[in-house]
Amino acid sequence: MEFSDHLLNWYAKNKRELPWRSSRDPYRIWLSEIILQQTRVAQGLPYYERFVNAFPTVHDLASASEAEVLKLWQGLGYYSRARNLLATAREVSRERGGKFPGTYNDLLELKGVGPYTAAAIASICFQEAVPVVDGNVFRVLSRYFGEVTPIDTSTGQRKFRELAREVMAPDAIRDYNQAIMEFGAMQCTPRNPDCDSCPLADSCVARGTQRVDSLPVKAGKTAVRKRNFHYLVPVDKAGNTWMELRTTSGIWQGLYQFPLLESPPGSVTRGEEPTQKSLLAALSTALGEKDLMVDRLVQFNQTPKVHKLSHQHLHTTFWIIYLDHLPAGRIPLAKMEEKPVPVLIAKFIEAFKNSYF
DNA sequence: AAGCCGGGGCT
DNA sequence: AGCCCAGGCTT
Repeated sequence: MEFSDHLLNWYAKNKRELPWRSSRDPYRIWLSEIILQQTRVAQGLPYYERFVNAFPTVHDLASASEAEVLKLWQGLGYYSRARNLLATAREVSRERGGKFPGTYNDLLELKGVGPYTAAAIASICFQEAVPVVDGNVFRVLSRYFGEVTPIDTSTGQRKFRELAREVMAPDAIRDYNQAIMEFGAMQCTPRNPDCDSCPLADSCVARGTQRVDSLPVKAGKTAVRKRNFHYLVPVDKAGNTWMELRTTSGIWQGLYQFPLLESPPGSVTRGEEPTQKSLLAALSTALGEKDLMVDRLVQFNQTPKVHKLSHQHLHTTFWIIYLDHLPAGRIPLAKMEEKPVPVLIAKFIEAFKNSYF
């Protein structure tokens, strides 16, 4: 038996029942694939159910607002996925009569659909013989074939895509692609893979050469940037606050936040808190009002709250600024929760509610 | 080619 | 503390 046969047999016995597995509807497969990009099945599952319920068809999704989609997406991260999701739903609904492209090459034209996602949709929905290459596939192939080329280089990408094509099962591509991913997620895991019960153990190069724990090889290392955030939370005497939309490209684009003052790197470790004056000046600028008539300023958390992302550690302080009144654009405190916000802000709002009310 | 983009779970 | 996750886009 060859490589792909073992995987298909393993899959038949061990596959999980997942909601999108019972469908070949390109809308549902596309939706699940976008949600699962860089996301574990366990984390994405409730979001998939939420989106399918809220938007049963691509036309339903296409008619939603961006804030609505982002609110439903809140907490899942990589928010450009949600913005591209909406853009593609509108493209498919309005320009393509609700019909998704039917081939790998045409699927690539859609926003947010790259080589992996195009291959997944083309193979699962249309039985096109193209191999998926995701994190699981890199790991399974590098271990089984002992391929040591780093996966995060262009030559590595080419090499693994070529290898993936050579060993795929073109006549059972729909199951094969899901099989190799499921196998990587359940059996050939990044840490502590279950080699003892592995049907491929006898012929696995990494297993035979004691290299399981060192494959796949990655060249790059991610440097974590440290930043100091000071959120300015105004509260007026009528119980209003103020939130603004992040329109700049970069982190959390399209989400809402309180006015933000970022202090220079290292300033906090040197004991340099922003002065009260600079905090109020920043708020004044954000609100577009010169005289704020501030009553008092309260530091909500005494030690910075560290919010850890893959590539940034955000040392965050929230300041509650009580003032007489807020200009037009203010919102009632109770409406804070209707806005799509980063998890960091959502956690603050929850804590603030419990202390304020 | 390299950097950026989230949040959570596991070790 | 570090790694990884059913990757893709921007620079």
